[in-house]
Amino acid sequence: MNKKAIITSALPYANGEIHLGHVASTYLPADVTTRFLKLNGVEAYYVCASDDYGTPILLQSEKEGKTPAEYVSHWNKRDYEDFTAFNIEFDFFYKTSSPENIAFVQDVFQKLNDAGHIYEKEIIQFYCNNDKKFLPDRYVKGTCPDCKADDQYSDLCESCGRVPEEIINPKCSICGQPPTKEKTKHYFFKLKNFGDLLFKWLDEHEHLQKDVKKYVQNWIKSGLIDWDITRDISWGVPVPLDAAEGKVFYGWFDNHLAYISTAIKFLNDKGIDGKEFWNSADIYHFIGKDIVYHHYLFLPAMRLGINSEYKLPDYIPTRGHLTLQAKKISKSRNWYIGLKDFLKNYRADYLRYYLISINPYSQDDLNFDWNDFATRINSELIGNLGNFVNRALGFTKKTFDGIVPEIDTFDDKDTEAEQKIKSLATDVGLLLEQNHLDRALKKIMEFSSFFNQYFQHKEPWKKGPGTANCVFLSVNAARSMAIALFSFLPESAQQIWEQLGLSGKIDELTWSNMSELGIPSGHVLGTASPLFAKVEESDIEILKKQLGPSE
RNA sequence: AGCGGGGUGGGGAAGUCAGGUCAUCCCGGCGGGCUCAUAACCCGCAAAUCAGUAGUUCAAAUCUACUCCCCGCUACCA
Repeated sequence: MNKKAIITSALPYANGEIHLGHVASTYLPADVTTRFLKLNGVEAYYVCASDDYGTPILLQSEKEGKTPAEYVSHWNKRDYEDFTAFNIEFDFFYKTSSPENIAFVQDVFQKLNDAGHIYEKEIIQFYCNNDKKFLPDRYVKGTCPDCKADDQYSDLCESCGRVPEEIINPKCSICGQPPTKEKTKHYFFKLKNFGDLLFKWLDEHEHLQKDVKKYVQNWIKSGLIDWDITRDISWGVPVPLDAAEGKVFYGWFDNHLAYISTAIKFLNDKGIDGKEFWNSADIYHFIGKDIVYHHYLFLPAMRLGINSEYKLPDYIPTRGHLTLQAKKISKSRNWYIGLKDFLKNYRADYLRYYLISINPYSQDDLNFDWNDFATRINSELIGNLGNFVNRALGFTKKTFDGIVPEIDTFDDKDTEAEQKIKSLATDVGLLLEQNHLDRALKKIMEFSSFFNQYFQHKEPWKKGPGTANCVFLSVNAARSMAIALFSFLPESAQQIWEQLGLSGKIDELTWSNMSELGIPSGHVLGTASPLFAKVEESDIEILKKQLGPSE
């Protein structure tokens, strides 16, 4: 395992609140991974930033009578608060509109330009005389020439799925007026130059997901298109050329560069040589499958274009999208659940548990279902794990006055239990290293289930000769669970720790500590109380109506 | 339209890349046990020709071909 790592997750676009879909695919998996790496002694930093630029933000801020800067600063703050409430622990959360990023983006552009990867081209684009704006693809709607469906985007018909050659009856999607066509000069990035290199990079990179790789390679085979990287709007990183007055970079040119500029700023401020650290660390970019193109093509191509001055990513864990009650999440149709709203009803760990347990390491979509949520929390998290911890600690309190008893010779069952503890760090660790967070969590649940069985079979309440061993091992198992669980459910893990009467914070420990019998005979436990309250069916029914969308 | 991913007991999923050790896990149903624990937990039973057809193989949920359904992505979006 590399002893250094930089973890990033897709940048939240600063024009709306964080919802369950965002955290499920990106922020939560990245947070769990970072915590895991840190416990393993890796110098890992999790950095992120709000994505501040672009036309949608400009339009929305105008609508709300704010400057774009005020508008994005509001969302930057709010997003960070929501993440923090969910125990997503960034080492640094910054913004793409930072002076550091602007300078960095302009510098990268200069280097790409000097290396001959940029060219100018005059294009004809729709222009709205009413709004006084050039209208990029999505801002023009009309009738699809292929299937005649109305109200389709000029760059994609959602009805037949084709990319229209020329849309019929174009209309400005802001004001509805027909736009005119105007000439404008844009800058293009020669993505075509990088097809072979990208293909090879994908081929040779063992850590990249196979399913995604295949997908992207097919795209390369069918031919890459040079990429229009500028826009005629006022809100963005200015193109640093005299001839480019009034032009800014397209959001996807600048935003992923903030991974680098943000990390460097954070590291330099800490007194670490940021560039050197970046280039010697494992780089992780956690993303959702919708931005595969940007992270598997644009981003590596740009880094290759500046001679890999900053190394390419080692891992791009890509996950599917969350559906809500089996339907696509959509803010505009109000079919989504805001993170903040959710956390008003249930603590972070419930959601963390549920989202990880349904989230495989693949591009497959996953589904949030209220009843499934209730069932999993009640029967798995509470019935299995919460119950075990509570019965083990409660029993020790009741029978041994909270003092862990002296042990005798282990019988076969005891030895088996001891083995489970000893192999836990490896069993769970291997899965986490492979990014299988869901399976790793399941392993911990299996461990807990084993100990419920063990406890049952040993029947310590009958006060037979095996009682002391059973209590000793059960209490130690609870300790192991706390450490293993910490990356997933930090709050609950720490709670178990305190109930065990242990001092300090789990994040000061080492991963392998979980496989030690760390609680000696004679240790005095803390106060045991149930860790989790049940999810009530009646509440779920109410929430379904409230948070869930009304059609 | 192109590309990608799926169809596994009543419901939801894992297992498929590296074929046998596999039919597993959770919910639900039925029957028992226990009483330390949040009506929890433990043991057992019923229920699946692993979408269909053909093939490869000593051996297929797993590999190949075709067919039928479902879903997602297509360069704004986690």
